[in-house]
Amino acid sequence: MKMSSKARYGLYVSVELARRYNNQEIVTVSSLAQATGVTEKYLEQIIALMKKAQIVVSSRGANGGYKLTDEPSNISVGRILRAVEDNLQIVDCIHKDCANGCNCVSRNLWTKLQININSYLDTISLQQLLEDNL
Amino acid sequence: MKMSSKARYGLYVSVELARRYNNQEIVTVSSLAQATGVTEKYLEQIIALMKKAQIVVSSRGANGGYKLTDEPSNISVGRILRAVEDNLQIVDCIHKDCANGCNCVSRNLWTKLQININSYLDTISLQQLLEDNL
DNA sequence: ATTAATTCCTACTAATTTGCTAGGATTAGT
DNA sequence: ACTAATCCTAGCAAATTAGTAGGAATTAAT
Repeated sequence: MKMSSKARYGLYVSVELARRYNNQEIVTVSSLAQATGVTEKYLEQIIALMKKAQIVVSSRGANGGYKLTDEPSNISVGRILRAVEDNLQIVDCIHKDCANGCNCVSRNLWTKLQININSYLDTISLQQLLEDNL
Repeated sequence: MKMSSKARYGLYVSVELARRYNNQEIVTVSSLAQATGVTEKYLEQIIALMKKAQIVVSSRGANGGYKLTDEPSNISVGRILRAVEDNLQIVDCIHKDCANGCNCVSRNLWTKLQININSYLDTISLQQLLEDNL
């Protein structure tokens, strides 16, 4: 039960964008790659997931790049992680059918644990993460 | 961030042992395999982890098998999962050195999330899981 | 003693997932 | 036109997971 590198890098990227959020600065993938030490090509894929979840907005072409769609204090860490980490689900059977017909004793446990994790992550904003004020 | 099959099967096994805990019944792997639908050979490996964590005790030879070391109400789900799921750690860098010298902004987040997950799982006993009383 | 039933140990393998590389199409500013 | 950027998607290598397999060790029953 590990967080993927996408989750880790997604947070790096978000923090970096949060730092530069003032004055509508538009940030390129290449500068994010420099700041985080991850390759551009890989970051492109990660930030694409964030765009799909409307956490960032992009502008294409020369002078293009990305910026957050909202203030760092209005974006939760849970939202970011769910965007890049395939919904952050600890077991598939919460939303899909499982071999046991979805009524095994564990199901309820997984569901509650999932709720627990999500609610915790939703209470923490990107701003708080940036200030390390958790 | 998924639970492994070992985590899922480990809980099945535990619930089955909890059901048969009354009167010191000793349960064989083969009957656990029948009850859970998992192969004997794979369950052997999983239950070995539980033995190592002193959740079950074994008796060898003919008429041998396994039983819980304590009442189901005294064994937490967290303890079981940590035994079979390699400490249930969401990121390595909480306990190991990471490339960023262990002081990245996310580190504190992971630590707190980890504590959150463990404390939740530790509040739930095998007895509660069995009764689906979470 | 022999046999049968069981745990215990450990090596191997197949399938899946993850992490990343790569190439090029598309878009927009100068 | 040229350049700097996002966008799209295919592929691949490494790691991990999930499971198979064989047989040694142990013990109860006959």
